[in-house]
Amino acid sequence: MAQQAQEKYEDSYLYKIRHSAAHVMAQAVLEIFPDGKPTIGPPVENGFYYDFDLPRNLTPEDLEQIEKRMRQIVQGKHDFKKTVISAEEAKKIFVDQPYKLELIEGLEKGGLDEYGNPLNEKPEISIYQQDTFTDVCRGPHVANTKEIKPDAFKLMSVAGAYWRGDENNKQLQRLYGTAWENKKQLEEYLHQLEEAKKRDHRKLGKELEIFTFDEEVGPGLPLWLPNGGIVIEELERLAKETEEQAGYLRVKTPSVTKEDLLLRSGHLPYYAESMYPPMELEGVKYYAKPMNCPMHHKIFGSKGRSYRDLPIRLAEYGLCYRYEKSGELFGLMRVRSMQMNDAHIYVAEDQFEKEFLGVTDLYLKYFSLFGIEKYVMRFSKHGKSGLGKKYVDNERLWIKTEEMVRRAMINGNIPFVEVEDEAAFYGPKIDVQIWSAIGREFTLATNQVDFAQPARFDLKFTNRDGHDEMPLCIHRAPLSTHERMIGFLLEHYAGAFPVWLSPEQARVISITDEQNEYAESIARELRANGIRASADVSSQRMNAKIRNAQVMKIPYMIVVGKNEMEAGQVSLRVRDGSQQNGFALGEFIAKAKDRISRRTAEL
RNA sequence: GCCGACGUAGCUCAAUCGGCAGAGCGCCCGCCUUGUAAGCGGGCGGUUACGAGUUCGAUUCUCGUCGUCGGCUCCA
Repeated sequence: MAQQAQEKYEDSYLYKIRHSAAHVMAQAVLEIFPDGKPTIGPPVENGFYYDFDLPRNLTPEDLEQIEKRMRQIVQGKHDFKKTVISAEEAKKIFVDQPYKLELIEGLEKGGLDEYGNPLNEKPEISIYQQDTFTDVCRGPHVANTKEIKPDAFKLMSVAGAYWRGDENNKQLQRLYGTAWENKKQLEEYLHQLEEAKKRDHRKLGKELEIFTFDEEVGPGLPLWLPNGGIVIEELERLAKETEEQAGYLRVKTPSVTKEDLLLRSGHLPYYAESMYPPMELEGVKYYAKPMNCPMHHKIFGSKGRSYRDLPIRLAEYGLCYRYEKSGELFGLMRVRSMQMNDAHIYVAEDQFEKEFLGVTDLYLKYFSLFGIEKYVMRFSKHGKSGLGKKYVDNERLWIKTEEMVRRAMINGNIPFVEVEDEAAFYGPKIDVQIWSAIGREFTLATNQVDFAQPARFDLKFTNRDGHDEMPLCIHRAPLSTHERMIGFLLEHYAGAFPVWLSPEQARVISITDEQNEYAESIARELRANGIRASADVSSQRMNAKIRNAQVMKIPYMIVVGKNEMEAGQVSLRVRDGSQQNGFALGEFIAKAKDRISRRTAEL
């Protein structure tokens, strides 16, 4: 999570500790499995891992034993010794270590790093030794194992991981650990993990009755409960208002489509494996639609278009279905049915930059609305080796459109990072990476250029000279999908939504039965004013009613007892625990309506 | 899909060595009439995910299926 600012992680002391802890772990593992083959073991965020090829699978008991042995090793106070050697010498040392030999060859010949990625220059080969363990490694390490405190590291989990990240390669066993400078830091980190669990959207979604999954319905197919339905409605209202002002037009398209459409769009050959299999009707194959774009292209093409009509912005909260592999599903973040905040913008080439930046503006507006402060714009480009496979085979247009995106981002003064080989098959894109409050990173908004589909669909408009011209298409989804967005918002707000998004905005609480009718009448008046409210007239004590409302994170509690009823007033308790007595109802209504209409996080 | 762990009431969890499946919350009924985070009593609620196997006997051991979780891979 939080690394010290400024200093690069690779240069930090913590990095050395973790890197060294990985070597100590490898020593411990190889003592238990002398025939095991070590591969690589780098530091990662918050810790380190080491991948092994072992004769059997590790058990939780093994982890305990390994951790115990690691404590003994570090307390042996062994120096880390670095030696620079030639490739020949290295190969002799690691003669019976196939993975190490492959690494050495990579370093020697191609200049490949430990992940198999190309390096700029041919690196020197060095080995590090501590106690009985020797590893090919560029370092750096701490000077002595005593710097790894026996009470400041912990083995976390074991998982499968493919050699060099390629699922066609052998699956190795990856052992994850966390390591810190001292015991206090470790405890803080473990505490942070506990806190993070409380904000997990899966837990909050259940507690706040936002969504549920049912085995019988199917994995990755969320059922939105009434409270979730409200959040969805509010997000759609936000999108609709925003898009109306930005000149978008709303369309609606069906959930299934003939095979022909997806063949034409080019999706089928690329993504057949991650789509629901087809259903056959009257000899024709139909698919659940995995995205909306082909249908929007059809709408664009449904009549003649003039340059005067452009840009044309077609928006739809379309429900799409994708067959995500079972192991990839994750709460609401990765699902098989999703409602996308989708739109396709058709532009002439000279309109591209303005429209592209217009979309980026939209993100930034939304980010500020949701208080998202940390984000990174990732400019994803094609990879040359994927042309004709992962990517449409037209290098000239790739280079051209990538330059257009780069120029737009620079002219728009928007910071971004360039990433090779992560584009969509039809063009370069900007993905926005953000971090939830529990430090989970994922991609929300996306903004993609498409030069391929307009050609495949033969899209055209009549230009100023009376000739046909092909538009470019911008795919965009600033609010991502309802699923991912709401999952994110749950974590981000820890379930305490701003008033406008709260499923229940106010709960009226009567102190005794005498006030039940008064409470009901207040709730009715609130609802008449567009505030989502209910009255709790159950037989519970006031304290219990308040607790229930707090647990559901309802922003406003209107408490009414004898005094309030006689004075025709209310007592306001806010979710943050503050309270104000002798409130006129009209005053509260004005306050709530103000918060709602401004969509502010303020209570 | 792959590796590993897990699956007990609506929810959160317990159940010794293989020996009658339990608690709190929620829900229903009753009592209490209450002043800013849980008032009291009673009741209902279970094919221990599903299916086989071992056993006199399986929540417990074995196998398979389904689902969830931690990762890997993937994400138009």
